[in-house]
Order: sequence, then structure tokens, then C-alpha cells
Amino acid sequence: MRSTRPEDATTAARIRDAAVARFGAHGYADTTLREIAADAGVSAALVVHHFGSKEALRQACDDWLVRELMGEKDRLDQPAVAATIREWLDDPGRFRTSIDYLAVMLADDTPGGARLFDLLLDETRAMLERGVADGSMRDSSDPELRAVLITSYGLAPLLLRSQFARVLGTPIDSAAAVRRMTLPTLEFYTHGLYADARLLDAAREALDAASETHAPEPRRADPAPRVRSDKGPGNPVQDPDPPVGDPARD
Amino acid sequence: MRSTRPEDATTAARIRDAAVARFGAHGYADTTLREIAADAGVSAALVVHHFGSKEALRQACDDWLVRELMGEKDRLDQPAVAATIREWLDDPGRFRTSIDYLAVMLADDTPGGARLFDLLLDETRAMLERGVADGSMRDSSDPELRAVLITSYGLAPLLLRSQFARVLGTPIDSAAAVRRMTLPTLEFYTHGLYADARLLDAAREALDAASETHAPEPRRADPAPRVRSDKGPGNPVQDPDPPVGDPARD
DNA sequence: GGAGTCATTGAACGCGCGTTTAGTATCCTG
DNA sequence: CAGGATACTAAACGCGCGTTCAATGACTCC
Repeated sequence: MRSTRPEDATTAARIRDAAVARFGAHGYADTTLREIAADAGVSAALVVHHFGSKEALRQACDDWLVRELMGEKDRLDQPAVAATIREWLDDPGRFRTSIDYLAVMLADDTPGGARLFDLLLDETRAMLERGVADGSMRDSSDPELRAVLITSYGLAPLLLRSQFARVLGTPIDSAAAVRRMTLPTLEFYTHGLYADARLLDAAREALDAASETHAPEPRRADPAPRVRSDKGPGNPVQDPDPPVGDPARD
Repeated sequence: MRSTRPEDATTAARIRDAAVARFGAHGYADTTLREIAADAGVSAALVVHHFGSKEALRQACDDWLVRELMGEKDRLDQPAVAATIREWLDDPGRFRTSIDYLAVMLADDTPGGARLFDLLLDETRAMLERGVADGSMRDSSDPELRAVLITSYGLAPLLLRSQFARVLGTPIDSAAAVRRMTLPTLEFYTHGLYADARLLDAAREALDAASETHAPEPRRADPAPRVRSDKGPGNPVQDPDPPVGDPARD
């Protein structure tokens, strides 16, 4: 029913598939073992028997997704764009489950999400290096950061897929959405947004100027360094955020 | 107490602030009313007394965030959400909490998240129209979709802020990160990625070729998509592709 | 054919959740 | 100062969660 390859239809694989689907659709916290078990046609106890715990099940799903993506890695080479686009349009639904789960992994900031992001980043970086080497892509003043940026740009429509779907009126994994998104995206990647380099030049100047002092941002009417104000010594601290505020927390 | 404006320090406001912080840091599902109550220095029952339920509390937080952003709307003069957000980040302590909560709203696909996305989209669209009108920005074959794309590109670093922090070695709401991100982002927005239009042309061809087979309807009244076509008959429309993070493919 | 392993289950356990309740201070109003 | 609203709490309730447990087959190996 849900398994792509019938030979994968061992019970554990069926449970894992159901878990990926549920986690991808409703998130980890909002999915119960009993739901997953029901989807797979087994008891909740069996899920634990096979995977140990809910968290271990998630890790198994993470591993599966990473392997699944690695398997597709060769497809990432040599962008014969025309062929690739056709292929998407011809292969509907194949990756939808994985994509939903991927988005959940990245959004939940799990260790698996970090692994996955690094994987995609490596791929993107390699692609950019090839492109720069063969002259098909521009060079960058900060190739590593550009790789991170472009990776995140590629992920953005996935992470915001429900907003895209709402605004476009069709799911982003529909042929219609892919078709509509292709050209504007490539236009942007080819010509950029700005008609000239005025802003870029202005930013270069501003950054050069700023790097002479150690002060940030001359741009606004407030030259005073407003560095990291909160949590300062004058803070009475009723405490409402514990270790918050640092994305690398927990 | 922790609130920006001391007159907001009513108990309900303190609870709401604590909720925004917790929800932003750990997500809605993983936050308990008792935690929020403890942060605000009150009992869990009082939270319900003031807001009615956990879900109603979330909605109050959503409303607060939207109003907070609307208040900053005049500042949204700058080009591109990316730049705007960077501007917020120049003022680190002030918006960090809101930004975390914003990311959670969008990721959780709540009604408030839709409202917020539409708000940002409107802002971006207006900015693009102004830019095109005064010649500082290029035109697009599909302005509406481009607005959605650029909005999502601006949000991407926020949604993936933990990955950015990990890879860059510094939180994205640090002056260092902002400084490092500025130039590559503007380079990309100014010159694009590709050195020539080969890929773009190839995609145009591919889409034209695919459009031999009749078309679906654009949902909206605005700019008609120039690409149309539907792939085959009997197609359970949806589609494909994990190779995210790879621009050559979008 | 009995011992041993493994897949599988229904029932139960304990916990922590959101929420309810019943009550107590505190303040406002006339 | 009576009286009612309001702010607030401790305790409890019921539910559903992840997990455990004991039992039942089914299959394998000598």
C-alpha cells in the first residue's frame, strides 16, 4: 500500500515507512506510536519491540532518509536541465514522502537534520566549485558562505511548502508548481534581482568603512554600539528565558 | 520586567512574553504550560485563567507578533526581506525572541503563520513593484511567483538559523554573521549565479516542448503564467525531488 | 518432539499533560 | 464597611502518551 518496493515489505520496514509518513505529515511531537502502529497494521508494542523507543524510531527514519538521498546522489551530477525537468514532471509523487520528512528533520533541528544539511551543503559546494572551474558560474567573494546561502535557498520552498501551496493554489510537488517555479527561479539565478551594482557597491563601501573601526553599521541614525543589550548586569531577571536566544542551544 | 516597555509588565503580558520565548525556543508542542507559568513566576492555572487554553495562548502570541511586526512596517523600506531582516538583526537583543517565534509560526503552519507570511509577501511584492518601476530592479516573467520566491529566500536563513549558526560558528543574529552575510547575498542578488543564460534558455526550451500537451488553469487573475502544459493524461499530479539545495534543478 | 528463539499481542503502568475546581487574598465601588 | 468582582493558587481529575510485561504462537535446530 505505502511501500514503494514490495521486497521492503518486512514488518519493520512497513513500520518505518508509516513513521516517516506520519512524522513528515504532522511532525514528531504530534505523532503517536499508536498512530504509526495502526498505519502499519501492527500493535504499538511491536513498534517498540523493533526499534526500542520512539526516539530510536526517529533515528532509524533519519538514517533511512539519508541513505535514500545518498542513493540519488548520482542524479545530482551534470545538470542536463531539460532532461531533469522532464524527469520530475514524469515521476510524480515519488519523493513526496521523503521531502516532507526532510523538512521536518531540518525544522526540528535534530542531529539527523544537521547531518542532512551538511550532506546537501557538501553537494552544493561541490557543484559550485565545478561551475566556477568550468566557467559556467560566477566566482564569489566568500564561496563557503555562498554555498550555505544557496543550499538554504534551495530548501526554502520546501520548508515553506504549505505557504507556497496556499499562495500558488497547488502543492509544490505538483507538476504545475514545478513548471511555474522553474523559469522565475532560473531567471533569478541567471540575472539576479538588481538592475545594477549600486547597492552592492554601497554595501562594499559601508563594510570597508566599518572595518576600519570596530563599530558596526554606520547606516542608521544611531551610531552607538547597541551590542547584545539584554542579559546585561542591570537585568533584574524574572527569568523568562532560560538558555534561549542562542540557536546553537540545547 | 523583561518586556521592552515597562508598562507592558502586567501579569498577562509577562505570561505572553514567557510563552513567546518558550514557543520560539522549543516549539509549541514541546512547551508545557507549567514551564511558561514558571518562567512568568505564576501558577499554571493562572495562565489558563488569563488566556483560556494553551491554543488560545498561542493565538495571543501570534497576534502580538503580527502587531509587533506591523509596528515596524515603516522600517521595511529596504530592498528585499533579506536586507530588512538583516536590519532587524543589527539590533540583536530587540528582535531575537520575536524572530525565533516567527520561525516557529511559519514552520508549524498555523493560521497565524499564514497571516504573517502574507504580510511579508505583500511587503516584498510592493518593494519589487517599486524597484521595477524606478528601474533599479529587473522585471520578471512571473512577478507574483518571484515575490514569493524572494520572500522565502529572505526567510530561509531564519528557518535554518541553527544550521547557519553551526556552519558559520556564530549565531546569525550576531554582528559578525550579519557582516559576513551581507556581501555574498548582495552579490547574488546583483549578478545571480550563472555566468551566462544557457541553463535558462535550455529550461525555456524544455518547458515549451512540454507544453505541446495542453494546459491547466492559472489560479489567479494576475499575470498569466507563460508556461503552460500538462504532462500526460491520467496523471495523479504530484511530483518530485529530493535533490534539494541544488539550484541547477529548480 | 522438546528447547529455544523470535514476532506479535492485549493489558496494564506510571507519568505528565491541559484543564477544572474550590478556595483565598486583594482591590474596587457605593 | 459590606459586597462583589478580580487575581491568583494548590490540589486534583481524567486522559493519552511512551513504555513494560506476560503470554501465545510460529518457526528452527538437533
